[in-house]
Amino acid sequence: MTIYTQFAEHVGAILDTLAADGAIPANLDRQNLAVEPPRDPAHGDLATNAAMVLAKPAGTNPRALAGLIVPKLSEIDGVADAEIAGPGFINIRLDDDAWREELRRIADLGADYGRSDTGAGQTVNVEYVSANPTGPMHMGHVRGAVVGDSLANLLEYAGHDVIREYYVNDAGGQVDILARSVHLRYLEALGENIGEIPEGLYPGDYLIPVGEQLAEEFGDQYARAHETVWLIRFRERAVAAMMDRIREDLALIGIHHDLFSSEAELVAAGKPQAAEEALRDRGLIYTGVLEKPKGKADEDWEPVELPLFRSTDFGDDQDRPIKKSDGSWTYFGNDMAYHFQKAEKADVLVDIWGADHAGTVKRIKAAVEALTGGETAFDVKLVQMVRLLRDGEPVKMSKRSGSFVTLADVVGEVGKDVVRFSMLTRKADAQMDFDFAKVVEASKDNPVFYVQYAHARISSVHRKAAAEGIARDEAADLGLLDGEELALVKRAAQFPRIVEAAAGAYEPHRIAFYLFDLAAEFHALWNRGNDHAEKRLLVVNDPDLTRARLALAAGIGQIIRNGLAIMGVEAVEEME
RNA sequence: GCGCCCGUAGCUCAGUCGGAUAGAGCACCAGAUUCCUAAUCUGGGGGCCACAGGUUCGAAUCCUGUCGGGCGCACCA
Repeated sequence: MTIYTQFAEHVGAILDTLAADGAIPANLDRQNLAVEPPRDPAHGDLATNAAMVLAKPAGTNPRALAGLIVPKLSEIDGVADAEIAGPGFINIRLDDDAWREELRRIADLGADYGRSDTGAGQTVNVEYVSANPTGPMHMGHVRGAVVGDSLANLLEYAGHDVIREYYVNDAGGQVDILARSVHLRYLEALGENIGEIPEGLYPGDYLIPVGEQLAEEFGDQYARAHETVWLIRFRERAVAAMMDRIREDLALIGIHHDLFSSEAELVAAGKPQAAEEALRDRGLIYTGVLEKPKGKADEDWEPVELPLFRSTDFGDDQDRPIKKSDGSWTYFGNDMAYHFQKAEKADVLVDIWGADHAGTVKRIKAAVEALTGGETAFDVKLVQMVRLLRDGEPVKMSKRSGSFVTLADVVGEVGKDVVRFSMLTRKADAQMDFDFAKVVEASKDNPVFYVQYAHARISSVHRKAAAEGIARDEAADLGLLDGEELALVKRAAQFPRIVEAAAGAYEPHRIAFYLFDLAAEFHALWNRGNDHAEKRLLVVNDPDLTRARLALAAGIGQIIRNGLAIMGVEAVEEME
């Protein structure tokens, strides 16, 4: 419960009273009613549009309706004053003591300040990363990984039960290629000269140890054998090795999934058939021929009859095949079954995908809607590409040659926290640059630094105060805090609201932007001390004042830690 | 040809289920400061929120269209 939801309830109660008195009609639609911080703090602490939204349906004008609400708001405990403004806004100003009380709440609730129950125990499945198990994590995967993991944290913080899931694509043609690539490395480990890795196989060195392991385990028994003999076994071993590697890589940025779901197991368990049956029952599968693609080179195209899902019934521009002409399942065929499976255990599904898969969103949404009868909420969050730069120059990445920038390299260079924070400094669907030089720069235009620095300053002032014999004290007289200091408390008090809004929109980046604003305001307060020594947080000859300011600083530090925890970033005690 | 995402200050970007005078950083201009709570600070200029219609008490935000950019478009994954 935030201050804003509290007052939303107050306003609701007032409207109930007015309705009961016959002053306004009962059952007015309060959908668009909001209690928010006004954009301009000069307007007060809280503002509501209640009178403007309800005036028309109530058959009156906004200012008149506001005139009925305002006196009742003024009576509420902690309200310093309420007034009608502009076209009919009601601005509410709280007593300073209400904000001092909020600062105490931050201290009392600690890591739980900002936690919300809006999720109401609803189970959300967040599927993210799901990189093909054919190699180590590289930078192309990182943004989706961080956005997904932070979103999972955020949703948990907002009261949801969260399942963090990774879909292992171990059934398609690319894992056969992996198996063949590993077989070659296996031969190499047995002492054969394999020469150049042929076009079409994975050339990366990371497969060498996998080949060695297999050579050690099986000797040369598969060296001359036909592919049909070893392919399945090699595929399993290779995928397992890659998944171990991927898990290690993810651990480097603090990511641990609850569940790894195998596409191969899904198929083996007959899930795609089950999904197909469910759709057939609804008449949503038919055999048909796809149209010739337009605007593309199509020399190889020939008409083929395939079982198609009527995704056009759900807004897709084309029906989609669920099986290939050889009878095996398409990626989509498996994927719809996979989402069906996820829906068994969750009320809400969220997928984090790279923007290059945007074209397939509609079909999978169509499938989920069809399979769950619209019962399961489902959203796909698209994450745009990251352009890697070094001092402004693009870093070339080519998966084909095997020379891509790995996650492990980048974490080794700039650290986990910088990687995670940086990935949240843009909204997910906007393209972003990641410049190795800029993300570690110690200056104000680097939000990673700026937020960490604020926390370090807070830690530092507590250390220095302790050295002066002034300890943090819960009984500090917060009455000594001035208006500028209370303004910072007001900013801090918005954190719970930011959490709820960010969780509702699936936008973890909002936490990062909020922390930057909070840090900036804290730094500004700190900087007052440059010109006026008596405005420093630590005033040695005034222990009472210092204790009040330490309490304020501690509250800000707590908010920063809570926000960074959602982002999966450690708060530092001092800068290096 | 079609679909998705995007278009906000010179640049990089925020912008709360539609709300009051559209914000931040960089850059620019003018001051402050040689301090160690300066890993700078204060102030200022700078906007047809791509364009045109529509919805409404109110639109950067929602709808339609146009223009511009990015991504994608067979049974690949």
